[in-house]
Amino acid sequence: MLWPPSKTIQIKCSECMLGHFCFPAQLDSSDVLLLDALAKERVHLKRDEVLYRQGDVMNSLFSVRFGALKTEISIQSGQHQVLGFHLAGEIIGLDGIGEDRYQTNAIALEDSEVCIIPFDEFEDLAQRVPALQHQFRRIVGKELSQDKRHLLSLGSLPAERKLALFILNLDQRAKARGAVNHEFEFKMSRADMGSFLGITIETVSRLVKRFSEAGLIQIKQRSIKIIDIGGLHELAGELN
Amino acid sequence: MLWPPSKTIQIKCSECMLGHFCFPAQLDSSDVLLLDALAKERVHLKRDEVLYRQGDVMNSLFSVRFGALKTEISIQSGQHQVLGFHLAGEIIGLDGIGEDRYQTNAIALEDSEVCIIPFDEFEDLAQRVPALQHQFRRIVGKELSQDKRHLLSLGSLPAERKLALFILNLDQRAKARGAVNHEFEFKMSRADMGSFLGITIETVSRLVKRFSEAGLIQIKQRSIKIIDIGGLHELAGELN
DNA sequence: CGCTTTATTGAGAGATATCAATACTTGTGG
DNA sequence: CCACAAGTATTGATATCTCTCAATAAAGCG
Repeated sequence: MLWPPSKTIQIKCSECMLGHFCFPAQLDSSDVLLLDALAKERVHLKRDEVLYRQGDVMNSLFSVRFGALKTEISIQSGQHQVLGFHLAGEIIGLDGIGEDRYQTNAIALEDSEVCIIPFDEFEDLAQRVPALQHQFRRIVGKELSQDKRHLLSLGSLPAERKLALFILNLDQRAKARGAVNHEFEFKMSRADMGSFLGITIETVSRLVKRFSEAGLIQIKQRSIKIIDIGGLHELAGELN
Repeated sequence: MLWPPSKTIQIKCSECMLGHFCFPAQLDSSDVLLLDALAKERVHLKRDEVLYRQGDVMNSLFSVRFGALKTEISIQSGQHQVLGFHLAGEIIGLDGIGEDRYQTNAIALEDSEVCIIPFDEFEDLAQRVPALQHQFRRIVGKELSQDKRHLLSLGSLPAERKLALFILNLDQRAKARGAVNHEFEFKMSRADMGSFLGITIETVSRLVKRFSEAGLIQIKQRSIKIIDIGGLHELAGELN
């Protein structure tokens, strides 16, 4: 199956602004040059376009160059669960490394571009370059940790705390990407937020309103500005 | 810090009955011999003894030789969430590979023994033995997939379905370990089950009773026999 | 601009939690 | 080996959070 959108070939890892977040992080520049040979291709996705589907044979990892994606898992009976949101510099496709097939759908939340890292080539290289292997392990481990914290959130916390933690997490990631004054945009719909948090969109809406009325945040559609970050942390009960 | 319990040195991976489940699975026997040199030590744990704690520096992986453990994560505010139950042949400690510290507590549910795999030595070996690297990837990937399915369960399913899926999952693993007639023992308390499933022990109790009255299972304390496995699958809405 | 999608708001219902009491196990020490 | 204590599980009554259903409002898109 060909990619729905066209591939482009351009910027090298060694010249990419995202090095700090992405695979190159913590690698020697000599090692990053090796990556250049791998991540040659990129895909552009429009909103709602699918990068890969649950069940597809896993042959690549991807790193988000710009934009935002979500991953979600679903079962026959129709249920589906949003598992994560993925911003510039983040690696996706790791859910395929156990079974050789992706376990999730990855879908663009807005116009996005991702770098394609052919996995068998990557493996070969990693086998020869310990630093790369190590970096891969860190990235996988990060995802594992994240999922485990997410499990705590879904299993043990009331909706209010889940939402507070979610906002704080996005804030942190937005800040790392240059956002200031705790102001950023939600790239996902209320439905996606709700699914991610294990609550309904109505509950999301009501909680957002409550936070807003409590003076914790200011909301206008999908724009948010955190007013009282201490208050939010308190509400969240700390986790991060 | 020394291990609370004493270490023992004995059986080699190449001679272990568990090879089929454990690390050796799918490895050439020559490669398994290499593992022998690594997994030399074992720890015996009594019920409630802690194998490692959240925050401890991660320097080993472990494989369960016999017995059963749980892993759980907790936060300041007291909440804690059981993340998994681990039976013979299963690898634990992977949650530490991202941050170099374990992200969870691992606690014995009954008298258990685990093999210690020093992680730096393991890494060295894996760097030289691609098959081992590959196997490690599979194992990590499996855990990632599992966690993602667990997230769906916690986020999107009603208690009844969560419990049905849980029972079916345990049944499958018990069967793989030699159980017959869909009869096996819960190694964990109702509290642990509840935490794992994101419901209270009272709800667990009531659902178990309901399943029992519906003729799906027979329960006596922590022993269970599945009577109508089709019915359970139906209730679960399929996922596995 | 109108139409479709997305988000908000309200009223009511329901699943699960909480609180409380009882019953059952398990382990320990006499 | 029994008896008691401590931990664990069951059961019931009630409360509550969150969902569901329904209507409205706002935004994004062609």
